[in-house]
Amino acid sequence: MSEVGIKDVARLANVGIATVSRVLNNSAGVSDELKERVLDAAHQIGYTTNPIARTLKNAKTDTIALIVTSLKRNFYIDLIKGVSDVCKENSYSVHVLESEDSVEEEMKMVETLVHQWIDGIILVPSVSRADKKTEAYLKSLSRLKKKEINIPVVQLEVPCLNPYVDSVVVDHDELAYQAVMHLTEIGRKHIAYISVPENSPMAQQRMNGYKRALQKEGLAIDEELIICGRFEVLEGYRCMKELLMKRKEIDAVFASNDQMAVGALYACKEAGIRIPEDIALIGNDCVALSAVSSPAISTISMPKYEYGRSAAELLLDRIRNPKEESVKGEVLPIQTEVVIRESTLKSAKKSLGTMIIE
Amino acid sequence: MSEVGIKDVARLANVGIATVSRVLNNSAGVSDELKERVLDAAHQIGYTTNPIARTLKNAKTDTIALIVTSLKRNFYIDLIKGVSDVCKENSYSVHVLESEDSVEEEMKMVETLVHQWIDGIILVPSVSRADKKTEAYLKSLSRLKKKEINIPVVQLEVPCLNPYVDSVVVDHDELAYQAVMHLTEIGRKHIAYISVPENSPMAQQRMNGYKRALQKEGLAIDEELIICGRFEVLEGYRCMKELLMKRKEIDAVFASNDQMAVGALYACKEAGIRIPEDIALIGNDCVALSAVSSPAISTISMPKYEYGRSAAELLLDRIRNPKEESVKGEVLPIQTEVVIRESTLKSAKKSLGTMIIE
DNA sequence: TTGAAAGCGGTACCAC
DNA sequence: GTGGTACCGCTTTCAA
Repeated sequence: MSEVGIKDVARLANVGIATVSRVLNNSAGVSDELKERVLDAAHQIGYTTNPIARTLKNAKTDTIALIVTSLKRNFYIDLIKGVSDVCKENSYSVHVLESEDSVEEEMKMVETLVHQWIDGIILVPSVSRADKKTEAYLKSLSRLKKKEINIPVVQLEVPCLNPYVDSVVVDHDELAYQAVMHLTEIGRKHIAYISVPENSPMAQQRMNGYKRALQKEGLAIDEELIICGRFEVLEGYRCMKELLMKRKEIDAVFASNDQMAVGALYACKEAGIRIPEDIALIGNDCVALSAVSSPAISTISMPKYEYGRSAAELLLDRIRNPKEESVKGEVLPIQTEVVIRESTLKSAKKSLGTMIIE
Repeated sequence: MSEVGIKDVARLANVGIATVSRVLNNSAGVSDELKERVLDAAHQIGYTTNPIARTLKNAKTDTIALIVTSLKRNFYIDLIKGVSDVCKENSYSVHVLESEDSVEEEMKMVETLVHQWIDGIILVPSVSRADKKTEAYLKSLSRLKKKEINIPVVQLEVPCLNPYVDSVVVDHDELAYQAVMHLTEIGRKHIAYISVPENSPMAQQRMNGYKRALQKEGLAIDEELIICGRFEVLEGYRCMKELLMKRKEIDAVFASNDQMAVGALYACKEAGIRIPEDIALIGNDCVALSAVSSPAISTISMPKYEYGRSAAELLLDRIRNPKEESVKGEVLPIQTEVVIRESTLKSAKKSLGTMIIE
């Protein structure tokens, strides 16, 4: 059970340590005879190279980190799978971490990871407003280093506040626009918006899209129909209740994600409001929850798994072919699409809608 | 940006390297004067010790791994949080990994982790039947080592097939018994069971509980009312459809988890079957999905977050105070509890039930 | 009390 | 082609 090292192999094969290393790393310049002897010996004593020692020497951990805001947000599960699969295919390990929407946590995590000589980071930032410290942190993201080696970062979901960082992003303006336009297309005129909290770039983009759609249709923007909450079922429930208490005319709701939409649906049922007859409802993310509620909830979908894959592929490419610090980051877009289900059916007949479950 | 090492500190503080190390590790036997000089110097050049080098020397990574079967199973999310929190409190990192219900994957993961000198492993095993290789693997679980140091393993959910491994387990027999008894208590007599696949210890225990309850109530056991599927919404949907196609009398269903229960509910709705009037339905896991479906689905709950915490605490304790290999593993039990919602309401009135969402 | 030096297990340069 | 050896950054023994 005691650890076998490269020395043991060298001794057994009766060659120098350097030769063993060459063979094991497929470096050229070793005679076939020695190569075979080394391989035999290594196999015989069950030698495998120690990744820690190798890391210390090479400053390469073959590990990347993926920081998401919360594992509770169903949306991320497929994305994580995409990242994991690409990493598995390329013999990288992945650390999955949750920042719990705290910038402080996120900063701490990044610091620790750099300290641990991580090879690269995929990051769904939880950044909201920019104080001095946050700004410095954002700038640092394009200059993370371990021993002169650059640690690339790929940012997800929201547009990058640091233009030198690569990113794969969703056009949240367009997403919200699509959702609201769908509601107007089925004839709704008083459209409420259950928004995300804080003044984050994502929130701003979505707000733009929401308002842009209303304006396009010549509908008034009523700030009272906009309400904020976190990405959770209960938050959607709370928001919807608050909306209803205002006793304003509402015939449609766009909820920021499916979990919130389900909560909103629940609040409506409690209040005896029919969906979609009285209020049409659309969510976002296209996760199982919205497909199995009744009525099934319309939503916005995007290729979550591929999203993860793209991010991982971009990151691994950067690890292998580092870019200059001063070069602008690449920005890959992810497309979104409206998925129509019962909650926004114009004729409001109780069909079962499309059952899209992932 | 170039890396600062212990040497730099030593040079600046004008002391030996050994002294710096002593100060940084709080070893006794350093004069106050030197201690201060070292601390100052370290602070000045922003030195932090390199965990990789330290690991190479100490064979301690301060990292544990948590292997679950699938992140898609909502049940694990809270459990992961429990593990993460304990680790955070104790300055450990956690690697979360998915085995995707494959023993091969699981074995590979464990091997890699050991190779990477992980300090400990928390494992939800995906073991089903025991061939030679699997058996050897299970035995090895109590003897994982890195350089003579034991790597403790804590197994979750199912009873341990290796008695020398510590575990935190659920009594699945009792869990199934509780579920079925609840269905009999509301007067149901033809109770179907949407079970988990394979001949795993968990499956066996649950089957026992299911049959035990039926026998207790003097109800016949009809193997045709038992059907197997994986822990996914669509699987529950498929299973329920198959059950219905048999055209047997069924007035209640126990589904192995809430995701399957929701799928089953969907299948019933499609078939025009009323829940709970025609068929009562109970799931298991108590995740958000079952609370927001309509009708809300009764389920079995357990303290998932605390479950994770207990496991992590047990593991960290083992890391710090290794037990003898030959000592039987500790077995901590987790309690379960029936959560009654609309899908098993006796009077079948459309109240909203208890909204338990986590 | 303090410091020099020998590893931990590899990699890679340099000389043969 | 091949082998010796310095070094990655830290901990710890041993001698002073």
